[in-house]
Amino acid sequence: MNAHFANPKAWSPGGIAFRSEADPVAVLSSLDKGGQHPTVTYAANCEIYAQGERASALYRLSFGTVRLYRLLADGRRQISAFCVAGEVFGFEADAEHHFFAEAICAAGIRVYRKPLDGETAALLLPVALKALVRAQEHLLVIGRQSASERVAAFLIDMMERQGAPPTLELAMPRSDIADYLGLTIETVSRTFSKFRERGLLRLHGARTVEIVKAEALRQLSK
Amino acid sequence: MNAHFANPKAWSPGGIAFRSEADPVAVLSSLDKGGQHPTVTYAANCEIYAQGERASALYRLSFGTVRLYRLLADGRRQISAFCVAGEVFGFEADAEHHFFAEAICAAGIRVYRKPLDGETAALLLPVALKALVRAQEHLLVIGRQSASERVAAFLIDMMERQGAPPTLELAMPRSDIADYLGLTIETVSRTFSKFRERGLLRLHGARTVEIVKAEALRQLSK
DNA sequence: CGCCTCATTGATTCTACTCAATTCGGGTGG
DNA sequence: CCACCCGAATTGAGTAGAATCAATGAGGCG
Repeated sequence: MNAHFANPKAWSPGGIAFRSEADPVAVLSSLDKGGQHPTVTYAANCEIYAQGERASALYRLSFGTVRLYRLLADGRRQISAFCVAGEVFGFEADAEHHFFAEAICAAGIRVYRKPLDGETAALLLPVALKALVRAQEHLLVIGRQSASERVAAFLIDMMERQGAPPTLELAMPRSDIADYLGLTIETVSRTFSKFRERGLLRLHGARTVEIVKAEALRQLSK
Repeated sequence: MNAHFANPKAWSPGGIAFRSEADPVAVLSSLDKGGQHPTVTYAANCEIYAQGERASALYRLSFGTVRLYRLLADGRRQISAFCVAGEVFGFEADAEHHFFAEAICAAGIRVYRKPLDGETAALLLPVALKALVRAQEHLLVIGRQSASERVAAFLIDMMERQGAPPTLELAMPRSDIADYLGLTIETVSRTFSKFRERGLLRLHGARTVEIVKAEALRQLSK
């Protein structure tokens, strides 16, 4: 897709940084080269891999939504990311998965079991760096923002990742939002209600959110 | 140093994952190849780079400690990581720095301004993946653990990164610990005091911590 | 020695959590 | 088509834990 990536020099014509957007499609192409790869369909709440399992594949989401999370011994859960169509996940720093991955709703996933060659590894770097920036930004949200700010940040993020439509389909239940934001489901629910009362959004069913005042939400989340 | 890295195939002899530890020394060697690179000494609290600046170098810490952080508009701060000697930082997903980097105490830093070639990029991937795992683990601490658990996790982490000595020198003030853990300095201080009263540690000056019951702290942090 | 910053401790407030009771909405079967 | 069911979501009341505000204490440096 993005020919820019075919030539490693194109990454950093003048500096150390990668000018291009992290491009999972390029990684896909690289992985696809010379072989077929299965597309697996997972039903809602199916586990894709578990913490501690041997990491032996990369995954690219064709459709659906996936949650990546970690657990404490007593069951407390932190969702570190939601993956949507087009995104690549499953890369790890060593031979083991450090997280759980589960389909939130029905999801089509292409699985790449080939060993990682140097070229693909290099293509993967921008994807990993993008994930790193995301995780670090999420740290700021969770570490330093109030419940309202967190929920606003979540809604804005989801909106932008879906191409900023006026009405937004959330694939995940409140419990996932809560575990993503470091809150409880009650606090998430109350915050949605507060936003509704303030006219910032309308709810058409619990998971269909019409964003009425995106700018106000964006301001809140900063 | 680590010849393992000289051959890209060695990364993943059988699977998709990187078997080796992320090895900044290998990255350093790769960067060093065919050129001199300046070592700069920064005084305490000096800025190394700022958010929004053009990312044009990689940095490797020879000695000292560095904080990487992000700010909200009103000044709230989240420290996403502390870097110690040997670690590489400053890689970004695009042409801009997304974070601030500051020396906490006097720090020697080797700066690599060379454009990133494919080989170095590939070597950098394990380092980036390690940073990603760290950030995601930190999300769990901040999102789902109590103040005591967070401080315990911080102490155990610092201890292990310094080679698990009985007495631990903290380079950073309470305000940095607080901004790293998503707490206030008062809460951090009270938690240290509580641990002292419980006999888990002794304080020899505010930044010198003798870990008395490491196992109890480790248990707390899980 | 004295100053200034950093750290500790105390009193109080407030946000988000916990526990509990409804209500809503999507799916199923009569 | 409607009634019912069940999990998910909402709402309410009370509480706990960390933040805030304020005062005091300790260490390092000129």
